[in-house]
Parts: sequence; C-alpha cells; structure tokens
Amino acid sequence: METTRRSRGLRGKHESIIIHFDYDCFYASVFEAARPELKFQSLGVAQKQILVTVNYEARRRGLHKLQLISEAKKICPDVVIISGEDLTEFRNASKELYTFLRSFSWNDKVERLGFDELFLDVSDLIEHNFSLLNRNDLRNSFFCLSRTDPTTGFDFDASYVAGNTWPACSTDALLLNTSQLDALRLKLHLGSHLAQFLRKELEERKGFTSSVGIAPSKLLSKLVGNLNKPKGQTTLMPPYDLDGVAPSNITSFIDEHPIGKIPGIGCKLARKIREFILQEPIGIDDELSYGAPKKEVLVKDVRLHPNMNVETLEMLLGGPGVPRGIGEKIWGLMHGVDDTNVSKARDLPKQISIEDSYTRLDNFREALAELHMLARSLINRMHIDLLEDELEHLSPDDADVNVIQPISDSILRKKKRWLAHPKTLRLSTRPRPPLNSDGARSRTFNRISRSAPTPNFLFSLTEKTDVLVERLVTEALVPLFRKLHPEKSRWNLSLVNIAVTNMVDSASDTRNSMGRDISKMFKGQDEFFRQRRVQDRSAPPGTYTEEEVGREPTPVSDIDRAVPVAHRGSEDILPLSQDSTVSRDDDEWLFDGNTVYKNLTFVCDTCGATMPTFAMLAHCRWHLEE
DNA sequence: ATGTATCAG
DNA sequence: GATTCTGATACAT
Repeated sequence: METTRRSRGLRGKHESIIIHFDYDCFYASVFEAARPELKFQSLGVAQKQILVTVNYEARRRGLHKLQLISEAKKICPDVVIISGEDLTEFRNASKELYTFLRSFSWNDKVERLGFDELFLDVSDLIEHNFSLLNRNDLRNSFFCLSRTDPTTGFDFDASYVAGNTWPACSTDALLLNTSQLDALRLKLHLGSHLAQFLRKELEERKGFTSSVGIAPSKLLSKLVGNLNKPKGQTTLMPPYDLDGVAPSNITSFIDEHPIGKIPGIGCKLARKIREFILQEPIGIDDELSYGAPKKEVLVKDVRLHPNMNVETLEMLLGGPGVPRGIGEKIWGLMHGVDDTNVSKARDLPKQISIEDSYTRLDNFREALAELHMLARSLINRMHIDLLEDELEHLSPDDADVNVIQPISDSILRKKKRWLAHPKTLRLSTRPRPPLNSDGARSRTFNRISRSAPTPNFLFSLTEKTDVLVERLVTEALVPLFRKLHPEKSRWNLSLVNIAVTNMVDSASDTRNSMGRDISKMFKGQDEFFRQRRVQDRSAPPGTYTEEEVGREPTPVSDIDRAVPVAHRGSEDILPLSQDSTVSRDDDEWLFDGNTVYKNLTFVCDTCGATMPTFAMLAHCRWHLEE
C-alpha cells in the first residue's frame, strides 16, 4: 500500500464526488425555525456560562461561538439568550435533516458528523447523470434523481459550476469551449448543481440553510465548504494531479491552512507538530493570549520542512493513545489525501450518553439527586432512540377485542420492541483539577469511568419509569459511583456522565435483516460450532448436520422437546431479569428478538417453531424465501 | 470487557 | 487548553 502510493507520488484517487453539508449556526437555526421573529435579533444559545452558538445577526454585532455570556452581554446588551442544555430539539432536527438528505442517496453512503454536518457520497448519481449528458447541448441538461423514474429530477445548465469555485475565477468565462470540459470537470459541474438543488430543497422544505463543499474526498469537501459561509457552496476545481510538474489545486488549496485546521489533526497533534516546526515549546496559554501573538504554522511549512517525512511524523506523533500509522495518515492529510469512505447510514446510535456539569458537586446527597436526573433522562433517551412500534400478528384466539384492529384478514396489535440492546452501562465523572502547587503533577486524564453490564431490568416495558430510575440508580449507578469515589467526601466533581454503550442491534425488520444478523452471530461463535460439531455426528434423524445448514431451506420444529422454553420475543428476558433465583445471562444469548439458549434450543419469532440452534440459519432462510 | 485518550461539532 | 453536551473510534489491558 505504502509503496504503491509512493511510487505514484501520493496521488489520490479522484473517482468520488463527495458533498459536505454544514447547517448554518445549527442550534440557533433550530430556535429560529420555531420562532421566526428571532431571526432579526441577536440570538445566543447557552450551555452553562457560555454561548455555544450565536446566529449571524449576533455575529454582525461582534459575538462569536464559545463566548462567555458575561462577555457577550457587555458587547451586545440586547442579545437574546436561550438555554440549549437540553439537546432534544437539536437531535430531532438533526435526524430529520439527515433522513431528508438520505432520501436522495442511491448508495446510502450518508455519514453524520455531529448534529450539524453530514457527508454524501454521490458518485453513483453523478456517474449516472454523466452518462446521460448531451455534450452538444450542456445548457439544457436534466439531472435525474431517481434510478427508476427518468422523469424525476431537475433542469440545469451543465456548462458551468453552480455556486462558488476554488480557485475563484476558473470557470464561467473559460469554459464555454466544450473541449475543455474533461470528465472530472463535468462531474464536478454535476455535483455542484446537485448540491445547489439539495441546499434549496433543504431550505424550502425544512427551513434550514447550509454551507456546502463539493470535492473528491471527505477531507477536501469539508475544507472547501468553509470558504463561503453562510448559505454558500464551493467546488474544488481541478487539476488535482499531485505527482507531476503540473500545479495541483489540491496542494495549493491545502497548503495555506494552519496545520491544526485540518480535520484529523486536533489540538494535541497540532501542538506537537507546531513545536517541532518552531523548535520551541508552546505555552499553555497559547492562543489569543496577551503578549505573544500566535505564530501560525501552515501545512506548507510542515510539508516542505527539510526533515519532514512519514517516519519523522510517526516518531513525533506516536505514543500512548495515538493510533499506529499516524505518520502516514497525517502525511497524507497534508497532501490532501484522504482515502476514508463515507460510511453507510445507520439508524441506531452506537452509544447514548447524558451528562451535566457543575461548579460544585462534593457531597453524596447532591450526587444522588443528579444521578436520578441523569438516569431519568437516559431511560427516556433509550425509549426514544431504541424502541419502535411493532405490529404484532395475533391469532384470533389470542385476540383481545379491546386492543386489536382487524386489517384485511390479519389481526394486528401495537407493541413496543427494542431495536437494540446496549450491553454496557458506564458512569463517568470529571474530578475538579486536583489543586497542586508542587510535587505531584495532575494527571493528563480529564474523565474517569467505571462500567458494568447493563442490568436487564432496564429493558422492561412494563415497569413504570419511576421504578426503573430508582433501580438504575440504587442497583447500578451508586455501586459504580462508589467504585469511582470510595472516599466519603474528598471529591469535588465538575461533571457527571452516564452512558449505555456496546449496542447490539436487533433486526429492524425480521425479513430483511435476519439473515445478515445470523451470519454475524455465527461468525463470532467458533466455540459454539466446535461443540455442536461433536454432537452433529450423532444427530437424530430429521435434524441437520452442519454442512446442511445453509443449503437445506426446510424448517425443523420441536426437536429439543426436553428443554423447556420459557420465553419468546424481545421482551423475553424481562421475567428472568426480575427473578433473582434463576441463573441467567450465562445461559442465554439475546438475539434478533429471539431468545437463544446456547447449545439448546432456538425459538423462531416468526412461526414459533422450536429447533436446535444449528438449524436456525436454514430455518430463517426458509422464511425469507417464503 | 474495561478504562483512557483523541478526534469531531 | 478550557469552557458545553455529546458521539465515534482506537489503544492498552
């Protein structure tokens, strides 16, 4: 890989068209959408003592992000300040915009970055429309948005770039000559018009303006999108060649950025690089402090430094907490090379966390109260993000006349089900910096944490929330808190966070995802297979050998009758969890809405059949093809 | 699996 | 760096 890249002189592949969206002052926009009169006033969104976002009216008056409220009020006494500590509305708006933009994607390569940014890999849409272009009549082009319906789309003029370009004056006048429009250039034209269309849709249908970058990679689309904010878009124009004598717009674009502005080079890495280049330590008070004006270190200063190469970077930056191969990665970034893909859209978060910060939290009584508040929020979040309504099919015998509704021959009932089960519960705190004048230096850590398996009762759909909160605090969080802070009261916390992580998703739709999840499950269970293999040799008639699993799509039922199967469906773990005398967890796998008893019996959620676990893959395939 | 670090907005 | 309230990923153990 390394040699290939080197021999080609670090040339990136420029086959993709990536669009990066950044919603303009997102938090402020969420409030403005709800109360349009706020648009004409200076608006700041506050979390504790700082403004995390201000709208553009406020920026005109000299306010900025991450400004102290006290400072902002001095500069602009009439600033309207709204608390943004509860992120619910932001999360909702973010998800709505994400879902909306995702609906235009063909390949589902849609990656969210925080609440207010996302990447779209539209290479396939662009490729399709590139092939549709009439080179002799670019001015009357049609952009097709649907794979199936050739009439869905919009008219546009493919002879020019929509919005801004970098460099600024490379387009309109120059490009009237069709022969100058190579394939890459035309694809970028297409990308820019698609981006403009999507921005307009976002504004008209959802009420959010955005700033957008169009380029061949995530790195470059994000950087180039910064050039025209707010409500602007910018396309990074070719030539892109990085190897030959030809000047590269990628190099000249990225070269002028301060090293720390490159995504992937955070404050820690930037500091190390800057210290190496400047050959002097950088004070802790580095930025914007009185006295020493900050010495800018630009990408080109680093890239062209005589001793700079991959190995130097690896030595300079490597260390504890730093991924290996960092040198190569950073070397690539400095040359505008970013091979990372836009990841596939996901419906479920990998982690849910909630936290609050405090000026003083130093006694157990208050800490307990905070744990209750956080626990309540976390449970609410779990219900919002991880629970979905399911329509359950009932046989007429089971039907409860009061809750069912017949819909064309089948009887359905609404039922909640977990889309995912987080396996781990974590409590983190940030102790206030231990006041040390000399000797013992304060550690580099900011947060400390303890975690434990998620208690099963948290998935109860029948218990009242109050009960769950109480149990979560007393049975899980307090023990974790005691582990973190064994001393009675020698601590003072500036932050408490609780999180559920290690998400194991159930299937969103049994028919579509069962096969996938089953293969995933089988992959990790070598031990299981080894044990089964032994038994399979003497398997009773009517069961399957391992080889037959997967190619014999016939259901097996009721093989292991000797094993009592107590539960079915996604709620099944609940009764177990609440009965402390039953041994659990070690004896079961929770899987795809079915309860699987390791080495014992699998109960199909779809038809209720019981079978040995090794037959389940074939059984589920049979359902899929039914 | 648990705990820390770094990145991002 | 840190300030806020998150979320993703990677390393060490």
